[in-house]
Amino acid sequence: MAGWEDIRAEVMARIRARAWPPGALIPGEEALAQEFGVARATVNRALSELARTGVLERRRKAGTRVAAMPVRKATLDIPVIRAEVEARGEAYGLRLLRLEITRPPLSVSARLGMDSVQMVHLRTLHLASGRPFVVEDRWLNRKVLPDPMPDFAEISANEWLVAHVAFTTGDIAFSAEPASGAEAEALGLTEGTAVFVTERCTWAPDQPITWVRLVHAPGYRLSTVF
Amino acid sequence: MAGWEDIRAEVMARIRARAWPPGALIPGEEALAQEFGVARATVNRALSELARTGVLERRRKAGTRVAAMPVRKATLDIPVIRAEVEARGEAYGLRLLRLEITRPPLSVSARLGMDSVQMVHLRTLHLASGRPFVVEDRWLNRKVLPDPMPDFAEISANEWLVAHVAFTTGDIAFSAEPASGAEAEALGLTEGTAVFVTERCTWAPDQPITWVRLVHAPGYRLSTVF
DNA sequence: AAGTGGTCTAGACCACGCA
DNA sequence: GCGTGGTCTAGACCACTTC
Repeated sequence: MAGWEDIRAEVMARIRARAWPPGALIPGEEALAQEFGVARATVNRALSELARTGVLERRRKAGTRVAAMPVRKATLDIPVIRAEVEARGEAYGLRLLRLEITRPPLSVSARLGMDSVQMVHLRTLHLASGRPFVVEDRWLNRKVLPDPMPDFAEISANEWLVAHVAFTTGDIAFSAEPASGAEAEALGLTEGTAVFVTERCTWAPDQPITWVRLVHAPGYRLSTVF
Repeated sequence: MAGWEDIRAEVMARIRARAWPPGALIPGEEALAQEFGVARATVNRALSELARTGVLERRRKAGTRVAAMPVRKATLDIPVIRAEVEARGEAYGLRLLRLEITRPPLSVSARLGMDSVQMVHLRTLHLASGRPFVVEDRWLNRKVLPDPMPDFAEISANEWLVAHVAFTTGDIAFSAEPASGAEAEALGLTEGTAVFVTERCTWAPDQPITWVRLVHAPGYRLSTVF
C-alpha cells in the first residue's frame, strides 16, 4: 500500500543514493506511477511536495530535475507576541509607552505608500514574567481603526489586528543592530548592545495596514527546522 | 470555471468580511463543494493550502475553523552562500582561514550527538566583490568525507555538501550577537559590533553531517514575504 | 459509533514552454 | 506542435477524533 509519503521517501532515497544525481532529469509522472503501481495523482503529490521544499525543480514540458544548487526552504512561524511568551511558560505583560497621531518618517510612509498622511504611532513594551521581552514601534493606518480606537494599553495592536482586520499579506525582514538610545532604555540595556530586529510591513488587498519594528531583548533566537 | 485558487480566494474574502469570524466553524468540504459546484477534492485543496499558511485550523471530525490566534507562516530560502552573493550581482570569493582535525567543543558534539570523536574543523571567509561577507565556522563529520578530502580552499564546504551528501534534514536558528575577537578580525570590524548570526545543524537519516555558524557582516538582512 | 478531513484511483482536459 | 506537469472529477475507502 504505497501512499504519497512512501513515494516521496523512495524518491529521496534515490537522490541520496545518487541514482538520480544533482541536476539529473528524473522519469515522468506517468512512468513513476506505473513503476510504483499507483495513480499519477499520487506521484504528483509526492513530487510537488519535494518541489515545495526545494529538493526538485519542476517545469511543464521540461520535466522534473533534482535541484543542482538546491535552495532549501524552511517555514517560519510568525506568532502573536503574547502567544510566543506564553508558549515559553512565562506571564505576558504589556506596557504602552507612547501613543500619538502624527506623520510618519519618510522611511515608513514610502514603504507603505502613504504619503503625507497622519498615522497612529505606538510604542509598546512587551514583558515576559515582568522582564522586558520586546519593544515595539508601530505605525498604523487610521482608516483600519474604529472610532474610538481600541485601548492599546489593554490589547496589543498586533493581537487586535489579527482579530479584527484579519489576514493580510506582507513582508518581513530580520537583522542585527546596535540598540538605539530609546530602545536600550526601554529594554534596560546600554546603548549599542547587539539586538535582534524584526521589521514587518502588512497590507490588506486594498490599503496599507501597518509597519512595525520589533526590537528583541538579548538572547532572543528565532529558530525552525527544515 | 472555479479552480482551487478561486475557492481559496472566496474563503479568504468571507473571512475578511467576517462572515466567518475568527474561531468560527466553517461548513464541511461536502457542503462547500456543492455550494461552489466543484468536486470535494478541489475544496480540499483550497482549504489545505489555507491551513498550511495558518489561516485555518483543520481536524478530522472536529471540522475546519478560522484560526482565532493565527500563527502566520512565512517561507525562508536557505541558499548556498555563493548563490546569495552572485544573486546580488557581486563577485564571489572564498578564503580558507583554518583547517584542522580535532575534538569539537561540547556545545557542538552534544548538539550533533557525536561524543568524543574527532571532527574536521573549518574556518572560512566568504567575500563579496572582495569585501568580507560572512565568516563561517564549521564542524564536519569525517565519515561523510572521502579520503583524500575535497579541497575546501576551492569549493566551500556548503557547496560540496549539497552536491555530494545531498538532502538532509536539520534545524536553523538566527540571533544577534556582539562579534567575538576572531570574528571581528576576520570581518574587519571592531570587537563587539552587532552581527547577524545563523546557526545550522544537519543530519542524514543515519548520521550527523555538520554544524555551522555563519557570522554575517553588518547590514545583512534576511527577508521574505508572507 | 459516527462524522470529518486525508488520501487514492482512473480518467480527462488544459496550460505552459520547449523545439 | 507536442510533451510535461497542473488541475479537476466522481467515487471510494480510511484514519483520526470527538462523542
